[in-house]
Amino acid sequence: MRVTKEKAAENRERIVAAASKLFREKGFDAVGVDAIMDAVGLTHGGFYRHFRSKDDLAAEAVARGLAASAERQGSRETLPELVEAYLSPAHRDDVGGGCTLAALGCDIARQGSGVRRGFTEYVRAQVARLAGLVGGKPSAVSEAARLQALATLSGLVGAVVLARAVDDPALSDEILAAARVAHRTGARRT
Amino acid sequence: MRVTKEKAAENRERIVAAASKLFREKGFDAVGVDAIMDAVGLTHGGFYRHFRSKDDLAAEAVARGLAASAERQGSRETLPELVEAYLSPAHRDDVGGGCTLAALGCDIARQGSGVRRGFTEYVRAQVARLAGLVGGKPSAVSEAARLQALATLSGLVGAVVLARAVDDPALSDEILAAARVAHRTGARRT
DNA sequence: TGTACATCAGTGAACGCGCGTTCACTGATGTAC
DNA sequence: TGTACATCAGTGAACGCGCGTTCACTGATGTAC
Repeated sequence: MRVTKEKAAENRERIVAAASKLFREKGFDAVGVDAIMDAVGLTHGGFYRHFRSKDDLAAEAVARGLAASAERQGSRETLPELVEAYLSPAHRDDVGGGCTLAALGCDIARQGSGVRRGFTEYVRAQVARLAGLVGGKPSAVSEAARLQALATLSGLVGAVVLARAVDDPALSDEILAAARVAHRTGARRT
Repeated sequence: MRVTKEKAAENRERIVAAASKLFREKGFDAVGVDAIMDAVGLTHGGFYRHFRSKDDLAAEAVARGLAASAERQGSRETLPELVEAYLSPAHRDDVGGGCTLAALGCDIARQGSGVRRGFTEYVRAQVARLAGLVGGKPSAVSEAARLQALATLSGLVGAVVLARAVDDPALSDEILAAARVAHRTGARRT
């Protein structure tokens, strides 16, 4: 039965949101169209009224996840605050709601150009923002600050990936703690 | 037709090696049993004379990949040498032959206990080795050296993951260079 | 405003395909005598 | 050593299943008059 245009638009949004969460949790290939539609409370046949293919949805879902991350990071005022939140056990344990880089980073290298382009833009934006937090005013971001921002981003993402992959909770906590120490106050490290 | 025991054992080895490479290149779900057997020059039916299931092979292939990495890292005498090799464009571009952490890190968190246990052991071993290189004598590895080793490992893995996921070769090179600087290899950028 | 019709979001069955796995079979290897 | 038989790695067809996608259909929404 037909639904109102507003309801249809809302359903589309919910499909993207559910897909974004499920893809991060289980990976692209492990989540089927029917699982996504089930999560939204619809049947799988209606999927193609909203998207041309599952790949189309994947590109949109990744973009959505990155936009959500960007917004979340944007609300962190200082570098220590951002680092602390990113390297928290809560973030490690929230795969479906957490950073897309950490959840799907390895898989993104294998995705199509649409997904990768959006991803690259996000990395660029995050690096610019981090460089601003690291190096002082955004208007005068030095090359050194930019390099440090890239290294910090790598360190954060790598720590969460490892902390999630490892089997032992104590080692996992230790990985996060080590990264917190290494990136504390941003300006210096050994 | 039957083959010699030696040939059968060799074929088994080649299946594991091919799977290890293909899984790293394309991910677990994207590589079928027939693709693996094709790569070895056999037909898919014979697969189950060697392995109980595809999952069994996956666990063994990951273990193999980690063992190869451990051996490779073990041949690096100093930390700068190790860092330089790990963060080289050559390593970034060799997904199938490169580090299993960087290629499958995100996926490993979603794998079974067999895969994850082997992975955890590998991380532990690498951290111990890195801590030795970082902190001086292996016999007196301080907690600080251990934390720094964990942070270095995170930084290396994260940098390669990001460098591979990003669409723009220049940004990719920059990510590797930034990580090299951050981890003090002393090497000049070219 | 009310009425008649067109639209289309959603349903659920069905399709084709590829996957992991099984199986009867082959024939060279391995072994018992 | 040679012969006869058993073993089993590898073959290729087949199975069941789940996936992405399609489609005829439903019926409430949207719209033209």
